[in-house]
Amino acid sequence: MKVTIKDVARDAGVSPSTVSRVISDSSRIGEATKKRVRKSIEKLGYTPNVMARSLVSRRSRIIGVVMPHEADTLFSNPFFIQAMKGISVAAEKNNYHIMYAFGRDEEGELDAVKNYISRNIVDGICLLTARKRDRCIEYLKGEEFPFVVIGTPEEKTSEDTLWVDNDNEEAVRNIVKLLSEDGHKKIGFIGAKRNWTVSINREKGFIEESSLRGVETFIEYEEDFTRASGYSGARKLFREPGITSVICTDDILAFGAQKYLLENDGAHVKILGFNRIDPQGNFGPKFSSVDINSAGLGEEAINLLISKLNHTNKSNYKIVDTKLERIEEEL
Amino acid sequence: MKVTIKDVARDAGVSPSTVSRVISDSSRIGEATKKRVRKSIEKLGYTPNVMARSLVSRRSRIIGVVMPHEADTLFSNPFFIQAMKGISVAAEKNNYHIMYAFGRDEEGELDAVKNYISRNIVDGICLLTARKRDRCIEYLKGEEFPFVVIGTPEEKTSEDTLWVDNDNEEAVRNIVKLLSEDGHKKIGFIGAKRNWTVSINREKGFIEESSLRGVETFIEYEEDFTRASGYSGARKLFREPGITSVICTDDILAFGAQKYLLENDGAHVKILGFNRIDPQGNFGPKFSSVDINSAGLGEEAINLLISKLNHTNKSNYKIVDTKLERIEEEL
DNA sequence: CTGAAAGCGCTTACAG
DNA sequence: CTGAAAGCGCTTACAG
Repeated sequence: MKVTIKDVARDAGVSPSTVSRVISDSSRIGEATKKRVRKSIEKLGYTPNVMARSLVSRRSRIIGVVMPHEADTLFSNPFFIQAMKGISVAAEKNNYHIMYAFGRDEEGELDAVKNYISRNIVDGICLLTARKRDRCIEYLKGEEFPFVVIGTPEEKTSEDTLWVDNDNEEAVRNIVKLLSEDGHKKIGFIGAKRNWTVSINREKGFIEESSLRGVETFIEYEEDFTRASGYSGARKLFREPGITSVICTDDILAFGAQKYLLENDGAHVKILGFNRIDPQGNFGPKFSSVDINSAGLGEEAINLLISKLNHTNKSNYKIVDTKLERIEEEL
Repeated sequence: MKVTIKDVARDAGVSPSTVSRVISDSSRIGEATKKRVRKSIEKLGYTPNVMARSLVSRRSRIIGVVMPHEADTLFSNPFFIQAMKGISVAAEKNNYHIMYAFGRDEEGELDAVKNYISRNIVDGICLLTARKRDRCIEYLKGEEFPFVVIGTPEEKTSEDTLWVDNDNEEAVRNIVKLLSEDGHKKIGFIGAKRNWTVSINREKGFIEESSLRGVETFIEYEEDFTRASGYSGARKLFREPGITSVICTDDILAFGAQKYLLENDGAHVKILGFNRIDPQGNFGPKFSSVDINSAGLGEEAINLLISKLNHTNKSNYKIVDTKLERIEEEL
């Protein structure tokens, strides 16, 4: 039989109320009593029943994470799994648990959100991506349910929406700066999903820093983050002669662009990617890539959400640093 | 304010007990009453509080999934994410929720298991991998806590351990059969983690089917599932001349082997991999690979566990079919 | 500093 | 066929 708070109380010769207060380390309990109770807890191997605790405290200490349905195909991209790891670490530190839901489409994601909320299962929700006119975000706002988004939400203005993201503008500015100092005068840019906020911010950094430094810019957008997109983007981009480097908003695009370049006398062109994807079976030379610190994004998202739940949050957003990783050739 | 069972009872003019019985569709409630109560539920938008329900039923309807700590590095491999998807699907169908824990090492995994159990948080646990002398498995067995393993556990003999896996022996037999019929007389095999049951079973199928068909076998084992291992395994393997095909126990190894072959006049050698990894940045030609149906493994694991929890399980294991995918060259 | 009592929102024998 | 009552294992005003 499971040991309950009553068993501990009996063993320590106190009331269940006192045991409860010792557990929450209430200042109103005498040190001697605390010590005695703790000994009983230890001895009996007591651990509180979270269900009972949740029922009365109305806090489950569970956070629901909704995986975007595109995740399925995006899983060549290690972002999600690393974000999950970060989420898990932060949750554990704060003594929270994590629940994941995979929607099969946007409707399914919304259903997961509704389900979480209506059944009182989670204290807060974490979304792994911010879409334009995101239905989950809109629903959560309407319900005034605590949530956090990884990525910059459309209406950054609303102070009540929690979010974490990289400073994507700054990250690209930094790359342009390095390239420019390195003598590059004509730089290309290949992106996908032009209407995602992340794309918009990266392009902005690209254009502004380039103009500041007198660098000529050439931009191509494709539909999806695939190798094929990178390849065809590069084909279009390099009709323009003299481009000596290309920034791709994802390593997957960069793989495709690299293939095009290797096939078309472009081996000298410097490639820069985003998201540091281990190229596994990639037979081409490696290229530098911006590490967006996916785990950090997940971790900070949860920290932000929990501080909101505790009403101790100072800010409604958090910027996670990126790091340009320059990679040398290796097997 | 959240609507509770009392509100519904009042609205429908019955007692809370009756509402509860309607929800569980007890046969002892009159149809007319049921209809009335259901209307009230609908009208008030009532959803039961899972915490309260769990407290009394002593079932949380939550399953804890422990991610192996190696997952971090193995995440170039889509197995885990797809298994998670399958797990999620099966859970949802059965009205269960899933909780994930990431241990930082084997100790951390064990802590997660202990934590899940002692706090009465989950009804059962799913492990995503079976190690030799697996501490989590041993602990769970000792506690007699319901759990399921994806992968064949060391002691298959114990009828009380639930597991799901592919028929790895059969999968390799099938490949050898096809190769042999195709005229291959000398076949290589590159594996990693020789002491994993999955390796042992694949090698067994390889050796036995080859001997049956008079095929000469050449085997190399490396430490880890990396490209570098595949590359060096191939280098050793192909000291032997005349090998016309090579079976790699993972696509990652196959990528490395392929690189070696392309660099050493081995483009004609037929490569077969496992786990169908999208080669993303892979610039070499594609090769055939065995789809182990990771999502199916996850789904069946959860089904098995849930039927165990309901005491309706017939068997303690389930074999999930594999499928050899032959891939044509494409971008 | 500590305890008795009420209550969180359900379910389930027990009665009728 | 339905209801009143007890109880799941906690927490937290309220009293002292």
